[in-house]
Amino acid sequence: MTSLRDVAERAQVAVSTVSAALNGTRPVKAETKRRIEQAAAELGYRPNLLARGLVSKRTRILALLFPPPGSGFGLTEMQFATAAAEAAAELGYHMLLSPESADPVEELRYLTGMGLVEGVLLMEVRLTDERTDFLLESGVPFAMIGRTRDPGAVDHADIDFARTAREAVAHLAGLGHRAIAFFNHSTSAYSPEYGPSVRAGAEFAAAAREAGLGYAGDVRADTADEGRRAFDRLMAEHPEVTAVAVMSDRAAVGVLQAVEERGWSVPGDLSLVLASASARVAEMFRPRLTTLEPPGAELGRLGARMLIDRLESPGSPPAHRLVPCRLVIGDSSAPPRTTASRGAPQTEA
Amino acid sequence: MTSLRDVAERAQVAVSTVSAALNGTRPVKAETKRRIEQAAAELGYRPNLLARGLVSKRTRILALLFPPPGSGFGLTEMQFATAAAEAAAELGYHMLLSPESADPVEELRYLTGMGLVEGVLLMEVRLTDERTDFLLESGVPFAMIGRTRDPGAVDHADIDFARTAREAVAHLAGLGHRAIAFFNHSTSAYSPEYGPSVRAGAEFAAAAREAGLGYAGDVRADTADEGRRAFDRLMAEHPEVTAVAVMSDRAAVGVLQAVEERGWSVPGDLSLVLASASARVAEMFRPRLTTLEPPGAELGRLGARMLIDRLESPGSPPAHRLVPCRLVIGDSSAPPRTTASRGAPQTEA
DNA sequence: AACGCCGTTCGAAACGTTTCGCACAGAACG
DNA sequence: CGTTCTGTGCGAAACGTTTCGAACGGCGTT
Repeated sequence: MTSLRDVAERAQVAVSTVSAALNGTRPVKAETKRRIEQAAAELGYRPNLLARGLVSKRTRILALLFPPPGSGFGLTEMQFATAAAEAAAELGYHMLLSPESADPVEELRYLTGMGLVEGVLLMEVRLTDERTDFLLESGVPFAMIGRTRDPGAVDHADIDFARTAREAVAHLAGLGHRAIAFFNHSTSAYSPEYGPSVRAGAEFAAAAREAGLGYAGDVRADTADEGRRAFDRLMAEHPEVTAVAVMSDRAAVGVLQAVEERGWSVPGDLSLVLASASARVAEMFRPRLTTLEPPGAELGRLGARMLIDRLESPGSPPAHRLVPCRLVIGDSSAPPRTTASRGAPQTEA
Repeated sequence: MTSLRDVAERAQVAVSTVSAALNGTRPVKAETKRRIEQAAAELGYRPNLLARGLVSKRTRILALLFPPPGSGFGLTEMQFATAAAEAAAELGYHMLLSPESADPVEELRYLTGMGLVEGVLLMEVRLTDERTDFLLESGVPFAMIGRTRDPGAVDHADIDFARTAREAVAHLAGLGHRAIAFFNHSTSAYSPEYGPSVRAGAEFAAAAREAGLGYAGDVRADTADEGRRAFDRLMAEHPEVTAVAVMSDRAAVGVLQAVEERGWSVPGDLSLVLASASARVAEMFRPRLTTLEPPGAELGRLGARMLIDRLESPGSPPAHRLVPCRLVIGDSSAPPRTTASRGAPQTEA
């Protein structure tokens, strides 16, 4: 491996001059600089990041903590990772993928204690999160994709649940629906501290209220089976509901099933909006579902940029960015029939 | 940050003794060792990876090159990444997520020239791949998820297309199908050098031949629209086909659509097997699709392990592991009707 | 009593950078 | 003509490890 010394030798200058010339940290005569650059190019010189990091304390390496797969780790979460890595690469940083062990705080202590990682990007942040406590206390720069209950001065990018819910509700209200329901994640599969679940639930309720719509919240389902049963229960208690928003794509499968079992159809007898699934997933359903596509890539990008900004200008004010989901209209949302005529043979589609 | 020197001071020994004690590289008297370990614990000492790597040339950092998203980057590919990172973590290694730029070879040159990365894990390997050429030539240890046309002595883990195709064909033949078709990826969306596409195509053809089944290959589709048209064309040319295997989940959407448009049903008039999609995706379809679920996580794990093995015992023989997809039987494959009775009202399901 | 050996510990060099005080030349100035 | 800048380059120290030859008692052997 060719080192700074080799370059210095070939260009007939001191090592420190090469460093200065290559990094532009000090003025170097044009002619000397040229000679040095040529020598470096000829030797194919690449600076050693380890040596550089050792003295400068800057490694340009970020860590992305990702939760154990299985816990709702889907396409969206993966987009965080890839987009964040890409944004980082564009800015000259590297992204370390760090699977979260049983003890995430210990994991963090280890990661940051090594001197390898300059900053941490957190995802799947819960409303109260021990990881943020640790990072705050230890002074390690970090940013979040998602946010705690009170993010304070911590940089973060998250879904704009308020706007997303209002857009979805406006879409349904605009179609003429007067009563809707929201199928949240079940508390057994997701922590009650899971931000998206809590916030979406709250915002859908608020949006429905503001729009003057009937609203059935507190429905929860994460599997097809749960979805099916939850829908039957919902119809028993709230037959006036003509449209539902569903967080879990699996639960949506169940709802569709239940609708079919009644001899009903979507969107004729029920409008269904998928909350928080990519269009790619939504179009696999028949009919193609209307969905609220989460801005996974953008959040990843934003998170990485924020973290890097924080590293490069520590004094800057904290960044908080909320991005709404994109409403992608499919074939599963339409004007409601009168609930009385439900299940009647379909009119022309 | 607490350094080796701090520990040495507190334990009243030389720095080198602390190093020896903590790493076990040299014998240290039990009592001394105890004192050192206590001092280290009290100070919360963590070795600095940069300094260690600088001298020992061992950073325990691996790079995972991942292709630009969009190019068929789905859940499976993500599983490679997370599983590889996890397997690496278990063995004390770190995984650097490195997005592939326009010039992957330059990217590699940069990555490995830095002294940061010890080995590289390649995914989305094409039949001939410039990246493997470079790595081979430059002597950087690496492993592949997937494989080139002739992997030679390079460690790799890949799908066992031969077994997978035979299992799928056996499943269909067992149900009584006599003629099948294979819907491959389109060559416009995927490089003709894309291994999975080429291998799956070849192996399905071979498996059908061995089983004495009629076979229509060379059907290609990657979107719903292409899928629909391809199916219509197939039925015009090969009405005897009663079962299809489809690589792309989007194309499957189109096939399902085309079937419905004819007034046919799945699996009554056509059996459909999804090739290379997770069960999670397959169960979103109505009916739930039979699928060949690729062993994403296992391949990621295997890839990481191979790479680490290579690093830790360079002399060992190259590892080649082929893992078949798991056949997950859904509701989309069933015995065929006689082609003559196709489209007749469904008998009891 | 002298010798060699073993178990244990030490000290210094090395890894490849960055950083910073200092030296040296020539120019500008009084 | 001496002094003070300014532009340019040098050398040494430092970052936190690992590595390795050497030192130093104590012990058994001859």
